Amino acid sequence: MGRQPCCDKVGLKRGPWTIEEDHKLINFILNNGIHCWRTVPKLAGLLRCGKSCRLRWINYLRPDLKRGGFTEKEEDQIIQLHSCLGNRWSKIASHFPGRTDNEIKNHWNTKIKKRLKFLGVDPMTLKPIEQKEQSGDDKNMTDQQQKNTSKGSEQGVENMSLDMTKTEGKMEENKVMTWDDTTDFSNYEMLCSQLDLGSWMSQETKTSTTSSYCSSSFSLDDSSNLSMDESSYLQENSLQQWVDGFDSILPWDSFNPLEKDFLFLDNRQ
DNA sequence: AAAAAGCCCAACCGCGAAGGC
DNA sequence: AGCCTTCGCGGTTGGGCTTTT
Repeated sequence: MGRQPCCDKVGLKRGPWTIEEDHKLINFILNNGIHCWRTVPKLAGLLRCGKSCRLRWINYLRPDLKRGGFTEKEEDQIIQLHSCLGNRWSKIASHFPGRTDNEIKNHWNTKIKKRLKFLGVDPMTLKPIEQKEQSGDDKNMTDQQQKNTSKGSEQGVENMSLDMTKTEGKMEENKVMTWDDTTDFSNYEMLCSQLDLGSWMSQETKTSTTSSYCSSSFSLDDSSNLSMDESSYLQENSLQQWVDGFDSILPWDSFNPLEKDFLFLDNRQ
């Protein structure tokens, strides 16, 4: 016998969430908090499993989510953290308030990984890819990538990780580099300097009290757990406090379609 | 203009960990 | 101690959108 499913899936809805479902879930959580995900869909009147509700809330509906693309600095941080933590996306995400592990994972898989490969750097180790491996990888490259590589085209360059226009700005001012298939990235330090990870690291240690990313004393367990924090807020029924706390940083504009669901908060005051 | 290919990301799946009984 | 339930994580998928041919 295999493991029992997390929920009775008969009659449960799957696939993309509708606005109406989002409204129900938001209303329920803001009114009642989260005590047990399994009971959330029932109590909220949703034909979803608890797992699906949790995912939807964490990855999309949480009011403190930061929307929009990743900044250059964030990308640098992700690369650095990934080199330390590997695919522990939740740990990595804990260093980015407002970002989800899923979002970071997707960004890594769709953008950063490809770009690092393009630069001849192994995304997993941040070390130069052996020529053999590289040629092996080339076999797996898409036609488009091959085209980009072979012609060192404007487009290929544009598509490269960390956006070369950004990266160039970070390079030593007197070094003018051209990015084409002849560029040698076998020097790892060189890449790091291009990414300006060093200066970022020093900045971070100055500005962040929780950052000790890659030092020998780095602890995998020291990250603050956002979801736990949120959950404890909710469990204390400090709804208003929770909302107020986020109020100053919320991208509420992006929540326009859901606006009316939050009106009840004003009415309470 | 239409078809094909590629890209992106929300959502799902399955597993392990944690906690309660 | 062992079983069961729930949660959280990481890997993967599928479909919509965009770009290319």
